[in-house]
Amino acid sequence: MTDGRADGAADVAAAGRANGRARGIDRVIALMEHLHRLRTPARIADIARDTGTPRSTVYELVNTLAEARWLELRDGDGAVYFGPAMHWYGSDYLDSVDLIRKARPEVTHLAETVGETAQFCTLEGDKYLVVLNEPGRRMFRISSEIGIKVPIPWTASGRLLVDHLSPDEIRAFIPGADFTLPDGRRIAEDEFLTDIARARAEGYARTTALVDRFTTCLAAPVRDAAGRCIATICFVVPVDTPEAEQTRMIDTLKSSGAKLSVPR
Amino acid sequence: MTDGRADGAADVAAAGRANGRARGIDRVIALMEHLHRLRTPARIADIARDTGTPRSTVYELVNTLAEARWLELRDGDGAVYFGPAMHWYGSDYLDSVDLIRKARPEVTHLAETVGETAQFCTLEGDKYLVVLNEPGRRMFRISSEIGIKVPIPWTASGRLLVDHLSPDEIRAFIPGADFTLPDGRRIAEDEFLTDIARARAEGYARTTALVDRFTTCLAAPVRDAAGRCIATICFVVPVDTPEAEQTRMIDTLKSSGAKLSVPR
DNA sequence: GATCACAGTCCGAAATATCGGACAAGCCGG
DNA sequence: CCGGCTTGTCCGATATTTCGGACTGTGATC
Repeated sequence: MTDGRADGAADVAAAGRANGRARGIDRVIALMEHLHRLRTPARIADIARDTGTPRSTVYELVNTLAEARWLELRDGDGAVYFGPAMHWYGSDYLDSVDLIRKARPEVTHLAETVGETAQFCTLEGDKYLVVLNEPGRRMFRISSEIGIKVPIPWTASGRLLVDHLSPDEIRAFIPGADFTLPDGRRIAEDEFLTDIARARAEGYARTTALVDRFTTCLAAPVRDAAGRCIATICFVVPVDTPEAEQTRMIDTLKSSGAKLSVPR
Repeated sequence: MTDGRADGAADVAAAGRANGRARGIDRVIALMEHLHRLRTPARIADIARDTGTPRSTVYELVNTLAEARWLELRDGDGAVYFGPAMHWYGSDYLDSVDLIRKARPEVTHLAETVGETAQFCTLEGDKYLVVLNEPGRRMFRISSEIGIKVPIPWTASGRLLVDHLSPDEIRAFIPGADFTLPDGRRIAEDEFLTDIARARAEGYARTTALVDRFTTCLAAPVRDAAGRCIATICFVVPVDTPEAEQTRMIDTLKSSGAKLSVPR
């Protein structure tokens, strides 16, 4: 009879229930999610403030977690961040999921041979999520962050990942706010739907200058036995990449995607 | 190493205090460590038994953790294992440690170009630890498990990682039991010390048929500003790899190791 | 269909972990 | 040298979480 506290979005209010006292485990979850959002070490006092956890509680928990190697004290200045245990458990997870285990060498091979950033992506709820990311050889690496959720319409992969839904289902599935880009521009819904249909027909998706003005994304689907797109494999390249090269990359992606797909 | 030595006698004591009641967070830590030791999904009832946690408590915690994506229900048969959040946090950790971030492309590049399993290793307490592992292209992949601690004398890297210690310090540092190999053979301490001196002099270490009869390990040091070996980069290859090839690999490793080392 | 083993839920009681706030120590600027 | 600010430790009270055990549902075995 757990009440539906589905959210998880808020920062301060998220952890502490209305009045005050919370379970240690809930505070720990809030702490880790906070660090993940920050993507940089944080000082204990700041964690306490930003997660709404009492200071003494944070000290107590951090000690426990540091001992277990879940967290690590950094820089000697009392900042904390994730510890090696997270890497161990994370590797166990990657190895345990069949599709990811197969996708890994594929992604590294693409990045290594083509020299551009390659990624493996899925849906997580109604958001797009980078699962694997292998940076290319460029000086200024273009790469997304693993485990950060992004609105579906912002990405090429997103256009493939919803291609099993009808237009109405898609509109219902994707939150309206997600059609607004970081710079305030808005993606037209009907254009988005056209993109999806084209991507489905041609077996790949391409977006240009969406999230930022300098990158193009090329994506190919990974499909399950029912033909549904359950993941994508993609390149992130500069917008000025010559068309011929892009075409070559798309072919490469398509064959990688097909290799990872279950034959129908 | 095919034998996953699942230590069935997981310590009931480790988690709970003498009498009975324990903090949720301690239960969770025990649960995660247990899954990591198993390296395979476990059913809730088994987790309860093996970690000495009350059944109702495990159900409660697993629900909470599954909601946070720390754990995942598998197979529909009620087994649980690590969830994607561990991967997200683990990636954050890898990105946050300078040396590891630099080592990663190096290791993948070695594995990709040479085609043999490449690893990046450090010490964790008085044990040897695989931090990065990139499998090679062989049909029967030889590879160790990330986050599993191994006695120092069992490995080539171990011989480099303690080379800043005097013979007496080494003997004090490494537990006596660690000189016994999985098959019961015992490594002679003076031979081990000789190996270390030679490895230090020649700038690489090699061990053959130690942990199992079919593999050779080649390792080169990564040194800090003080010249101390803080990590190693290594190949795991079949024993019958021709000497000329091994020599070439050693040179490759040495240059990778040097690249990651701080110039003195 | 009776019996058993196992998976999962539920509930009240009591042991205790969380929390607030007090306190010591360090640092800084004036 | 003093006041203000921050970091970290400590302690007692009580609101809460853990735990034991009863209970239901399901599937297998005989």
